[in-house]
Amino acid sequence: MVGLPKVHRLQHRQDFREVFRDGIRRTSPHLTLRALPFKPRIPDKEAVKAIELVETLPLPTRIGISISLKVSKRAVIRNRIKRQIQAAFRQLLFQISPGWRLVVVVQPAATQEKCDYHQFLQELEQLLAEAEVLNGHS
RNA sequence: GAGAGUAGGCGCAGGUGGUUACAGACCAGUUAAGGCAGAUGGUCUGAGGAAAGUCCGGGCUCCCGAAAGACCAAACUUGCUGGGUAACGCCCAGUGCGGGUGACCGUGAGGAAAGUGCCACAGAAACAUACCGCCGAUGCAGCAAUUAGCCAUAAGCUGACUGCUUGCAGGUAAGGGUGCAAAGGUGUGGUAAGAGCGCACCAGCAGCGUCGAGAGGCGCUGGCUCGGUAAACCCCGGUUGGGAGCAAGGUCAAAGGAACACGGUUGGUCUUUUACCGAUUCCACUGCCUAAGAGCCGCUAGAGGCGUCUGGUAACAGGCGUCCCAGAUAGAUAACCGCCCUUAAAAGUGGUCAUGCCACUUCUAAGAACAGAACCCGGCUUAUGUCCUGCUCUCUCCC
RNA sequence: GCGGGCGUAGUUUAGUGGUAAAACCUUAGCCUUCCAAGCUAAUGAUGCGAGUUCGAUUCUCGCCGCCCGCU
Repeated sequence: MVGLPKVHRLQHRQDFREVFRDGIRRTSPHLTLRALPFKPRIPDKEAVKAIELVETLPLPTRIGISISLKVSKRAVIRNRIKRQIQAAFRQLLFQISPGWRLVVVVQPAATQEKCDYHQFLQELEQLLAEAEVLNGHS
């Protein structure tokens, strides 16, 4: 079980807000996926330079995980679920088209049944396929 | 030996090596005028006993302008004694009371003869009284017997004495019943009946003596007695500048300086000041937006850890030596493997009177639980796996 | 991080030291040809644990759960 490097994580509140506002939505029994493709938000002057940047070195996929207190009041459990999802993403990372911003919302049911690493991996794969985020490499 | 229980632990929260992964610090080299950031490689480090609940106490920072003194007011409730501590509502040692066969445990432990309130139902009565009952000594009335006087006798009248308990005035609080609680308790004398009315013991109160640092302990004497509730109001004692909290606060960001008189500034009043604020005048300056960007600082060396010695019953204090040990910000610790260690179970060998116990060997299993730092400390409370030690009670066996 | 409020029958509310109340719901009976309505009766609760008190839903303390606010 391994974590995600910092480049591939959503780090700012602004990003989360935009994904929740404009992103497409797909759901599965235990997870909800919100996805938003890359869109330059830097105004006029910087825009040209930014587009050049994208062309030269493509933006990495950024992934955020949202898990509320209602899922479980115990921090240990929330952290474990987060790590499991991170590990699943790490396995799927090379299949995802670059430039997407993804947010996974964990449903309260995720604490209940036999929700382990493989369950999350399977659900994520299905969600990403539905959202057409995957490229043809697999 | 078994079972049950009780108290404590400055006991542990596996160790170590390796492969991947994440976070931080430092170093190297790369891009580069230089700096920051990023990527690459290397070294080191990386959660807890409760990190939790947020129930208390502090440090730190800002705001209420600051400081000192007197009186009053207000707020708070921590309230047996002595000690410890930076401080505490915490800790240690002791006292009283209560519980337990015991080891031990609990204790929100000032005042009820300053005052007010409440004490349902029941009961006569809940703080002052008298329902049933007992007595009826004393006084009055009634009835009966005896006797004395008046009278010739009887009857009658008057008086004395005794009895009745019939009644009233009255005495009493022993007994009954009610209740959580009924006017100190038990015994005995005493009395008309009773009563601390007298006496003995016990309990309580006051005074004296004595022991103790003190709470209090012990002893003697005295008078004879006073319900409970203050986690009801309250009184007394004690304490106190208040508020906000690291999302404090600073900084990235220009927002300044001078003058003198007036007015004002602690909850209130009074006093003082070199303090501060307002407004006024003069000079100078000022385009707008974004600070939730978790930018950078605060931000991790501290009432610090470990070892040892000294003092103290202990909490704890002091000396010396040694070590540096998380600093994230959508928020870092995980997965797998080898060896060692610990515990448990099974098998074998040896010791022993022993199917038990101890030691060794082999193999297997487990290392679980509660749970994740968010400015930092000291406590309390709650959650939780395992190990060790002291003590107590009961049963059984041996001497 | 800081602060506030509430837990009472299955549900919504009373009760603030002395047998825990009401409405709706549920069940049974009566009524009706049947149902509804109506009438009668029954079942059923103080979140948990200590303490104060003769006695606690009420007072005190500690937990647990739920809801809300501020930054």
